[in-house]
Amino acid sequence: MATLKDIARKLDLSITQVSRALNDHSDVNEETRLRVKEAARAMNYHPNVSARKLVSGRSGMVGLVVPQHRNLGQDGIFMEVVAGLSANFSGRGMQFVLHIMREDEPALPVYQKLIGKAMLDGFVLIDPMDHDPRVDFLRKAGVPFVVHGRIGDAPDYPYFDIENERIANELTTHLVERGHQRIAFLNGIAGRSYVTVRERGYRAALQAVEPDPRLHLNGPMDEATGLTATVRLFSDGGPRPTGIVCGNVRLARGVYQALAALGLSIPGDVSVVAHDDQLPTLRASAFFPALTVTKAPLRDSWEPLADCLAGAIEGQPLEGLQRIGSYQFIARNSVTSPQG
Amino acid sequence: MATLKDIARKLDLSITQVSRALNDHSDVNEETRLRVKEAARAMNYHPNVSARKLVSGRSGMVGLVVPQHRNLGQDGIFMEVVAGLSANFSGRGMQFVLHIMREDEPALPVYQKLIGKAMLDGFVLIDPMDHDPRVDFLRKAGVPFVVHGRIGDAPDYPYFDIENERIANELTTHLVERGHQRIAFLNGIAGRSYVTVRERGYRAALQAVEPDPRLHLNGPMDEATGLTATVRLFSDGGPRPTGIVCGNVRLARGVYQALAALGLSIPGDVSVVAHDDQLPTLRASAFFPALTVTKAPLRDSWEPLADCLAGAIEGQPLEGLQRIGSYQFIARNSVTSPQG
DNA sequence: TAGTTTTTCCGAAACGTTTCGGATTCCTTT
DNA sequence: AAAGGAATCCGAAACGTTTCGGAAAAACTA
Repeated sequence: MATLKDIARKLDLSITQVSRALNDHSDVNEETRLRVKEAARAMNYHPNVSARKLVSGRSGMVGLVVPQHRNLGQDGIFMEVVAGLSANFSGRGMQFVLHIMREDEPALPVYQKLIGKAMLDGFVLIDPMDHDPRVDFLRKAGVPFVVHGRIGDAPDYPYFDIENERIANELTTHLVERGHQRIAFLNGIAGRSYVTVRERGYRAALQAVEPDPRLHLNGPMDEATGLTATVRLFSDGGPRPTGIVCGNVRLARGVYQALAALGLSIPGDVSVVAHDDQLPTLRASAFFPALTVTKAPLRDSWEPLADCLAGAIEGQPLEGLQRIGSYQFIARNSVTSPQG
Repeated sequence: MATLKDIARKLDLSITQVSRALNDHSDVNEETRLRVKEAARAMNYHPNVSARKLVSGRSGMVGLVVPQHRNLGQDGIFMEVVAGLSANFSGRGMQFVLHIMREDEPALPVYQKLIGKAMLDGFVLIDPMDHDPRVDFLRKAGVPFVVHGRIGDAPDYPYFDIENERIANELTTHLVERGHQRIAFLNGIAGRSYVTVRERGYRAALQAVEPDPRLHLNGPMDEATGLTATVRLFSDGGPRPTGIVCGNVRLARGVYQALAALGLSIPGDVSVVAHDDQLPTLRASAFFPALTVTKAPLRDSWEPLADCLAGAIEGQPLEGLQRIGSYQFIARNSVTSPQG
C-alpha cells in the first residue's frame, strides 16, 4: 500500500502538498500537481478510506438496510434495486454496502449502530411506509439519506419518486372517460406510501362515478394476487367491474389469466390498464391483447437516487435533491367502452 | 457519537484502560471492566470502525465482488447468496459489502483498488473458474479470502465446497448399476471449476460403459436449457439416452417438460436424476414422478463460508478453514432399469 | 524488612489522512 | 527601493483507536 508519505518522499515534497495536489486544491503549482498525480498513478496509490473518514468525516460509503424478507430473492425486483444502486454508486467511486437484518429485528437500532460505527456517509431508504420512523430518526441523527418515494405532502428531505397519484388518476380516468362506472383497483400492500397516494389518485378520478370500496383491493403485487383477486371480484355477489386498474404488470398478468379462465374477454367484457415498471422478468409487450399502461422504468431510479444521496452528503441545498421521474401513457388494445 | 475519551472522562479513567476494558484484556480490574461496559452501554458507544481499522488493520468489513451479469436478478440464486452471506456476517457483527462491477470491467484492478482503499478485511469469492486469476492475486496481495468451491486438487486457501465429484459420480453410478448404458449429463457452464469436477465424476462412473462425448452437455443450468437440450438429445441422429443426469433441479424441470412433450415417460422410457441445491424457487418434491436426487442445500454454505473467512482474517491455521459440506442421496421414483 | 512478583493502571506513539495557520519566494506596484 | 500581494509550499494538530513500555501500589516471598 503506497501512502501519501511514500509519494511525498519520492518527489521530495511535503505530505500536505501531495494531499492538496491530489485533491485539486488551488494552491499547488500546475506542474507539481501533474508530477504528483503521475507518481500516484505509477505507485498505484489509493487513499486510505479509514484515515480519510477519520479526519474529514467522509468514507465514500453508503448503505442500504433491508429486513430479510422471505421472498427477497423470489421476484427479481430486489436484486434489480441492489444491482442498480450498487453499480451506480460504484460508478462514481463510492461503495455500496448492503446490510440485511433479521426480519424480526427492529430497524432503528440497526441504523443507530451503523451510525455509531461511523463508517457510512449516508443511507438509501426504500419501501417507505405512511408512518415511517426511519425518516425522523435519520433526520434527528443528522445523517444524510435519500428516500425512494415520498411520505406525506411536503417532504423536507431528499427523495426520488414518480408521480404515483397522477399515474393512478390517469389510468382510472382513461377508463372513466370511456364510460366505465365500476372500476376495480388492484393496489399494493396497504401502508406503503405509494399505495396510499395511488389510492388517492384513483378516488379522485372516480368522483363523478360513486366509488365502491369493495372494488379497491390491497395485496402483494404479484401474479397470484392478480389472479385470485380477479376471480373473487367476479364470483362474489358484489358489483362486477367493467374495468380493472392494476398497480403493476405482474398483477395484470394474473388478471389476464383469471379473465381467460372465467371466459371473459379483454377488452370486450373487461378493460384492463396497468402501471408498468418495466421489470426485466415480464414485458408488457408480451400481453395479448396489448396492455394499456403508464410506463416509468424502475431502472431509471438508481441514477437520480445516487445523485441525490451524493448531493445530500456534499451538503447541497435541498431543492436540487428532490426529483420526480417522468412517465409515459401508452394506449394499447386492452381498453374499450363497456358494452350494454 | 460517544468516544472512548467521553467514557474515560466520565469514569475518571485513562482512554487506554477503557479500551482495554472493552476489549476484555487481562490487566483490568473486574469491577472496572463492569463499570466501563455499563457506561459504554448507557452512552451507547460503538467503536469507530475507521479509527480501529487504521491502527489495528481490522474494520470488520468483508466484500463480495460480482460482475453485473444481465440475469443477476432473474433467478433468485444470486439474491440467495447475497442475503445468506450478508445475514451471516451481520450476525457476527461484521459488515458485508457488495460491490457490483461493470460486466466488461476486468476483475483484478477492482480488487486492487478495494485493497488499496484498505477498507475491507477480506473477500468472499464465488463462481470460481478452472483457471481463476483472483486466487493468485489475492494470495500474493496477502489479503484473506474464502472460496465457495475449489480449484484444482490441492487448494492451499480457505474454502467451503461440496463433494461435486462424488455427487456426479453417485448420480451416474446409480443409473449405471441399474443397467443404463447411454447416460446423458446436463452439466453447467464449461470452465466453472465445479462443472469440470463433476464431469470427472461422471466419466469415472461411466468407465465400464464407454462414454459418448455427445451425451455430455454444457450450458446455463436453467429450465430452458434443460428443455432444449433434451429435445435435441432425442431428435438428433445420435444415441438416445436412457438416463439423464441433471446438474440441478431446474435443468431437471426442463427435462421433465421436454420428455412429456416428446411423449416419453419417466422412468419408463427415460430415467432422470439430479443434484438438488434446494433453491427456494423450485422444490424437488414438486416433481412427478418424484425425482431422485443428491441433496445439498445451498443455504448451508453461508455459515461455513463466513466462518472460514472470519477465521482467515483472525489468522487461524489453514486446516480448520477448509470445509466440505455433506450431501444426501435420496432415491425416489424417477429411475428404473432401461426397457428392452 | 527488603526484595520480588502480581495487579492495575497510564502516557505516548502510531495508523494515514485533511486542514489550519503561517512561511517563503517571487512578482507587481508605488 | 520598499511595500504589498500572489503563488506555492510546509509543520503541526487533529480524527479515535490500539498497543508498547513502563510505573505505582499492593501482595507475596525470603
